[in-house]
Amino acid sequence: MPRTKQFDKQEVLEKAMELFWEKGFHATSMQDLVTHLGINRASLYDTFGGKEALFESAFQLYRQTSTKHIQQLFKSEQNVRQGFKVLFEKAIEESLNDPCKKGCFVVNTTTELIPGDVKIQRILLENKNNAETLFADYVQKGIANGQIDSAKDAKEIGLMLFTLFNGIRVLAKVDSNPSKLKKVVNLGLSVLA
Amino acid sequence: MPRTKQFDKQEVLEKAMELFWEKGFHATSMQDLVTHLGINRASLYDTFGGKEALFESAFQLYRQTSTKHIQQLFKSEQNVRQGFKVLFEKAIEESLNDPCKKGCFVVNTTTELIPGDVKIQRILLENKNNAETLFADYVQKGIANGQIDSAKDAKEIGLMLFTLFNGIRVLAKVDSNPSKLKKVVNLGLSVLA
DNA sequence: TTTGTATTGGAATGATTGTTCCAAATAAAA
DNA sequence: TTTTATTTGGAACAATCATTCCAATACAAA
Repeated sequence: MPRTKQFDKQEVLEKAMELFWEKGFHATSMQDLVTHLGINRASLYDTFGGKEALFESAFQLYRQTSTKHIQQLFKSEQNVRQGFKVLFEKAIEESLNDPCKKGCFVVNTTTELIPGDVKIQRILLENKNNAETLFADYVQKGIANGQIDSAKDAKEIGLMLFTLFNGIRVLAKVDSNPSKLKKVVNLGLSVLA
Repeated sequence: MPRTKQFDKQEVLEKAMELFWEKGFHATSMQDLVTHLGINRASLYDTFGGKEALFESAFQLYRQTSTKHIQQLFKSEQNVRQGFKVLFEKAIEESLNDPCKKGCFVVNTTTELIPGDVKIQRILLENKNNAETLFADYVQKGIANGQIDSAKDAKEIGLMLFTLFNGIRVLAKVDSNPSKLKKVVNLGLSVLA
């Protein structure tokens, strides 16, 4: 006697992610969401709880997706310097190709909701620590297989590259000039040499 | 017969700057401003026009102030590497000491109001170009006086350091661990050596 | 003191905010 | 077809939003 779901929760969540990503938490209204998600207002509350809960779910989806992409890239690309280069240049081109200039959802959320939202702040801290480790482990992999000088500090370099990555995500919103930013990437990656 | 101003426009603007800086444009209400600025609602509209105009004035004040600080630092510090180091570490300690974790008003505004606000976008692009030039000229100064290898590209290095600077402003909001970030600074400044 | 302006408190505006509720419609299982 | 659960449109809610207006007050120049 139970019915099957009429709409795909994941699809709806992806649309919510796009909206929050583009406009941020405060500038996105429930009316915006109801208009664009394709489901009813009541269903929205039934399924996701409310605006805050929906935002957190959408944000979590973004983090999972982008983390997975980076993990796959780092796993498939054996040349560590090349792996970072692809990651950075992908971010630059993503910003160039996106007419919305949404930038990075994590960076946007960091600057919009800190201070004020302690729950999000905890998530962001955890996310930063994960990314930091991900970067550092990849550098360590390069050291282990002899691509990178073993005298280098993997954690230090990992955090430095992650910092540069965040800076690129900010600047690409203002001026997505690919050639200039790609030179920045090359210069930044010189810490690996 | 004309009267003298009862309140200091500059003081009021500074308080508005603090509020917008901490909470952003959308999360700051006119009621917030009326409550904290110390002047009447009607006077606020008379003097500054409205929320958007007030934000732009407050934002302009921030840009002027911080640009002036950087210019002074670069002018007084003859050792270029040391100048950048002081600038970066000052930003880190500023974030550490600020319980509000307001971060950088320019970075916050970039990620909040792009896309959407074309007027602000133009201001931000101009600001980025100015900062880029400021950084590059300082690097060039180091090349001119022999502190930095003349084979280096001042513009490239300037933009790279500015990018790293923006990244630090983002990460310092999430986790203002001074020692780790200072290592990042040292590593980033190795592009000058 | 008179005059003219700056500033005030507070009400009022209309629009939008997030959220809740409900009867009607819909659709898949029994 | 009947049953049961999902989804819908739309109204209603109280709260807040940015903005405007006005009569009363405060204050400095004439």
